[in-house]
Amino acid sequence: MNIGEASKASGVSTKMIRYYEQIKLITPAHRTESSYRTYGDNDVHTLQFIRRARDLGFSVEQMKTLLALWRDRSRASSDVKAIALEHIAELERKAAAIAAMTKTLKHLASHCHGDERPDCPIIEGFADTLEDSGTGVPSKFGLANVV
Amino acid sequence: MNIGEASKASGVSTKMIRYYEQIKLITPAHRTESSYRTYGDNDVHTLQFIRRARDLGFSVEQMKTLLALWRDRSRASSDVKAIALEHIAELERKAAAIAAMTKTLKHLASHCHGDERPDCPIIEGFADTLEDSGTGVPSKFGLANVV
DNA sequence: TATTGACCTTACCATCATGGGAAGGATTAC
DNA sequence: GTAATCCTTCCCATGATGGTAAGGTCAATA
Repeated sequence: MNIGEASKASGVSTKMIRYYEQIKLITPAHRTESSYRTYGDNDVHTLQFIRRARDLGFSVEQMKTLLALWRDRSRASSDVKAIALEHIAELERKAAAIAAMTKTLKHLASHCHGDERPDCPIIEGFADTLEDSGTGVPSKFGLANVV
Repeated sequence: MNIGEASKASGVSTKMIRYYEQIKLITPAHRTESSYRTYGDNDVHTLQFIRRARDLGFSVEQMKTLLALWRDRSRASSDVKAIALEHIAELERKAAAIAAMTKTLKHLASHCHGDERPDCPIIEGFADTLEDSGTGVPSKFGLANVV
């Protein structure tokens, strides 16, 4: 099948399929005489695998490892689990950062009248010192770059 | 003071200070005869404002608006609150997406032995069909692009 | 058969916020 | 006076994705 059909079947855009080939996440597709890429069921299966890993927030780099582990039938399940647990930890770190931001913002917003008057604790909070949101992230790193 | 001192005083890197000037988030700094940028207390105050807004996850575009509102003493507090609430909603959307990924991954990981044996429900879960994580996000959009 | 529309190809550019580094000039400290 | 530390601008890289343009291919239809 052509790249368009493979895209529909896998849920990965044609743009990304070509990109994944370019960065060697997937092996180069076979070509017809007129240079059209062609895909078989196996290829689509791989693309679906990638699609699902992406949906779970894995990076391309992690997916390279996961694909290698997928194809290696003799690898230990602990190898896979280690990557998953590491990724879970990263997701939880991001969640904590977002929760800290949300908490601070909600606190500020709750003290803002939200009417036509100009005084606003939100913007004053930006201009003055904000209380520690309690992530334990050293503030010199900020929070945004963690999300 | 020079850009280095302003950076230390505000917590914004010199790289970013120049960048913010370039994209017109801040007004061009005054220059010495030898083209060095110089900053006063007011400028540092603005940079601190930016730093705190960034730490709360606001985008540059949002910060442009926030800075304008900060300087406009006659604006309604509802204008500020609206931006804050919108941003809170976006943060909560991201948090939900991350929570959904975490939930799915933890579920898969909990069924993985994590030993030397090769069978692994995690990687099999990627290869086969994953159950709906329950975000209500149409799966054609994926989750990763939401985070 | 000729045309049309839907596909495919590559190549380049944009995003967003940030950092790295090079080449060269200015200032400061000793 | 020299060395170290600043500053300047300019260009490049990131990660994952989309857009667009210029051109080739294929299948169906008039």
